[in-house]
This record gives sequence, structure tokens and C-alpha cells, in this order.
Amino acid sequence: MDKNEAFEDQTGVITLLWGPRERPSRGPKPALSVERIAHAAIEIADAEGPAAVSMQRIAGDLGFTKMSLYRYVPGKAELIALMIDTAIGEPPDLDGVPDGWRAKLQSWAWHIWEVYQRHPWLLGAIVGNRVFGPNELGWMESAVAALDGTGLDGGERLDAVLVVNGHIRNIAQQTVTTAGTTMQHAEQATASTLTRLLRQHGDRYPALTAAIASAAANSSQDQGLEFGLRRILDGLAMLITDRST
Amino acid sequence: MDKNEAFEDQTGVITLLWGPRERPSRGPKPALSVERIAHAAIEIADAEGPAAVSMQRIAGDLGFTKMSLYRYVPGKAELIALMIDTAIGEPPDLDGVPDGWRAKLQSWAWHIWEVYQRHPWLLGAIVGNRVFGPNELGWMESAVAALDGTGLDGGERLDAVLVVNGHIRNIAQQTVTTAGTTMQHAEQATASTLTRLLRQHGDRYPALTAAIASAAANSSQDQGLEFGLRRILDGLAMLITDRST
DNA sequence: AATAACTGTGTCCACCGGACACTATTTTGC
DNA sequence: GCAAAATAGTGTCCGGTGGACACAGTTATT
Repeated sequence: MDKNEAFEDQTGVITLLWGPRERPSRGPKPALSVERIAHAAIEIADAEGPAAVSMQRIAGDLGFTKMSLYRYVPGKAELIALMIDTAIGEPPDLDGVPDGWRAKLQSWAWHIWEVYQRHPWLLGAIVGNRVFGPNELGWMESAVAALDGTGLDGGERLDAVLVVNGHIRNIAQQTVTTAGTTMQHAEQATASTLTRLLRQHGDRYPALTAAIASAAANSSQDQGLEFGLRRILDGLAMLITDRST
Repeated sequence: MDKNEAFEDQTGVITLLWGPRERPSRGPKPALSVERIAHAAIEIADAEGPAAVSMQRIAGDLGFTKMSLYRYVPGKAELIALMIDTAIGEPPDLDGVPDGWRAKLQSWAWHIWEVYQRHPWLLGAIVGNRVFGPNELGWMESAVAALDGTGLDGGERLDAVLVVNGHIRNIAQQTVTTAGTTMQHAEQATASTLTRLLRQHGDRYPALTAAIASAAANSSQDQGLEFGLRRILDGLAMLITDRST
């Protein structure tokens, strides 16, 4: 498919994501639109996982042949980029959140968490160097803006947003399954296989076995998101108070 | 390929990763081995990205036909699982690291960072619910063991390791490209496209534009790993001192 | 020696992304 | 009004993918 993804020309993605969407004057009226195609693809990915998204499938769902899609989209890679930015959607408005940067960033984290819950395939799609779309940049904007007023410089704000977003992504990856099953099911399955493996080979992993046993006893499971987020925000708070004194 | 990954029976992966590897008594001697196959696949992925790893390609590199591989591996998904655990490799020995949990966890973070640098395709391969392999569990073990002596309970230790690992993964994803180019190239490319996009649409993203300009001015780039790791460890330290008093 | 188990090969299949030629449709300039 | 130009959707073809299956060759057991 792609022999060297680093040398892909990003022009196709850029024009699809950022370029103007103007109808040519001559020729028959298009029966489809990039938006309809993207939404159909997202629907498939949401319901049946990213592997089910093929050109044939999308076109079939829309009632067209697969080659007709190539009138709207230069290729599948570009379509996926558009799927990503469309699925991420509009960034949240954090102006209504009071109480300064910490509450704003926390709210932002929960919003992006919901996005990942709604579109689990996003987690596997946003790896590697990519061209950012308008919505994706909008999310970064709102998060960086939440750190206005703190004494952090630009690089630190970017890094801080990176850490928070990364944590949510990471937790979502652990929690969510790619296909249609609920996260309870998936977590339960992995947890049970993990405990089964540890029951057999536990002697090789004493600390891990003890930790999991303790976690199960205290029923302190699924705190990963809040735990890590609190740690990260605590660490940021330390830096911010440090800067402001 | 896979219509619903959540319902995959993990038995194939489990037996391949954890099961005994015993030669049957009768029949010709196998000319290959799962290890050789996995290593050949890893070599391809390291050099040309994960998309270049196909059964035909692996078999061709080994001088066999692709169908011969299926005598050793039930399918490609299982082979990838084995690739992952093999590429992660032996966990680091942190007993030699002095100075308590913080230095140990920091050392652990840099070790896993190096693994992700060596095998960038890992970042795209370890998404979703998966069965852990022996080595992967070994890394978790060594990280959890590093938190021995802190007052944290089992669940907190697991969550802490999750956060640190997630951060490294996140930074590596931003830094590394899937194929052969160096990370400098990739970062440079994305950075330049980002600035070009912001130069055109910067009015929609004022805070982001300002932050990036400030970061460029202070030349405080590529501090993401250390920045976030310091914040996370600071936050953990707060919790630990809280627990011990 | 016969048999059973196993290894590697060749053939076949459905599906994938995509190139290309073709017809049908619509707008423009005359 | 009419021809030319540009576009939209279709049908056909191609190389590559993962994998099922039958088959011949090899080895240890009986």
C-alpha cells in the first residue's frame, strides 16, 4: 500500500481537510459529498470497527459503486484523515467553566474522553505523524487557551496539553475495544485472561500479582483516568505555583 | 479480515505466546521456527514500516513460501502478537538503580522509550484490548516492583505505571514516524506544515499560534518527554508523601 | 515394511485499494 | 439552438493481501 509513509505527499490530505470545497461549474451535479462519505465511513467504523471500512463497503452503504468515491476523495488515506477530523468534531467551549485552568483542563479531558468513547477506532487511527485537521487544531486551541494566565510559556503549555491528552488517550486505549462490544465486556475479558495467566505464571511476576490482588481486594479498579489526571494536574499545579512566585 | 475483534478467540494468541514449544515426535524436522519468523517480521517492520509486513514478504525473506508459515503460526494476528512481545524484549533490571522509586521509575521510562525508538511500529500495534505476553508482563512487573516501599496500594501502583508508560508512548507517537526516516525529519515536517497551516488560518487559533511562536522563540522544543515525566513524577511524589505521613 | 504424523508447496478464493477507459450529464461559448 | 468542454458515475482490470485445502515428501513409531 504505502512503501514509505514518511515521504507521502501531504498535499492531498491538506487540500481535503483545509481546502475550499467549491463545486465546478460544468458537468453533472454530484450526487454525493465528501461529508456524506465521511459520515458513512464513520458510521461503519463506529459499528463494526475500522477493519470494516472499505471503499466497497462505504459505497455500498451509500448505494454507489466504490469508484465513484474517488471523485470526491483522492484515496483512502485522505478519507481516513477526514474521518478523524470529522469524528473529533467541534472543540468544547470552556469559557463557561469557572475556577481557572485546572477545572478547564479537567473539563477538556472529560470531553475528549467522551469523543474517544464514541469513536473507539480513533485511538488506532491517530498514530504516527499526521496532518492536523481544523477540528483537531480547535481542540488544541481550547486546551492551550485554558492555560492562559498561568505563568507557563508557550512550550510548556503545549507540553502540558500533550500530557493530558496523552493520558486520556492511553486510558481509553486500555478501556475500549475496537469493535462493537461495550467497554465493560472488554475490560472484563482482558482482566480475566490476565488473572488466569498470573494464576499460572504468577511466580515470575510477584509484585504484579500482589498489586492486582490488592487492587481486586480494595475494589479500586477503573480509577485509572481520575488517578492519572489528578497526578498530572497536581504536577502542573506545582510548576505553576513555582512560576508565579 | 476480522469482522468483530472483540469476539476473537484469544486461545491462539495465548498458546503461541505462553504455551510450550515442543516438537512433535513424528514427521520431518521443521526448517523454520516461530522465533525466526518473528525476527524476520520484526526486521521488516523496523526497516520499512508495519505495512510492509506480509506473509509473502516474510516467507520470501526466509526463502520459503508463505503457506509454510502457517505451520508455525495460526494466523497473522497471532504472529503480530508474538512480534510485539519479542520486540519489547526482556524487561530492564532496576535493582542496580539506587535512590528509591523515583529514579527507578525514571530509568524504566527511558528504557521503554528506547524500545519504542528501536521499533516504532510498536506504537501502532499495541492499541486495543490485547493479550499480554511474557515480556510485556515482565516490564509491568519491574515497574510495579519499583514502587515497592511507597505507601501506595496495588491499584495505585498499577495506575501509576499506566500513566508513566502512557506518557512515554504518547511522546514517542508524536516524535517517531512509522517508516524509516529519522525522527528529526518527521518532526521537522509536521512542525513546518503546522506552522504553515497556522500562518494561513492563525486567526482561528490565537492561543495556539501564540504558544507555538513563544515555544519557537524560546527554542524550548522537544522537551515533551522530560516535561511530562517530571510533572507526573511530581504528582506521584505528592501522593506518596501524603500516604506516608 | 507399513503406517501415522508432520512439513513444505501449489492452487484457489474473496477481498482490498486503485488505474483507466467509457458513457451520461450539465454548463459554457458561439 | 448547438457544439464543445468539463464533470459524474460505472465497468473492467490489475497486483497484492490473508487464508483454506489438497497434495507429495519426510520422519519416527509399530
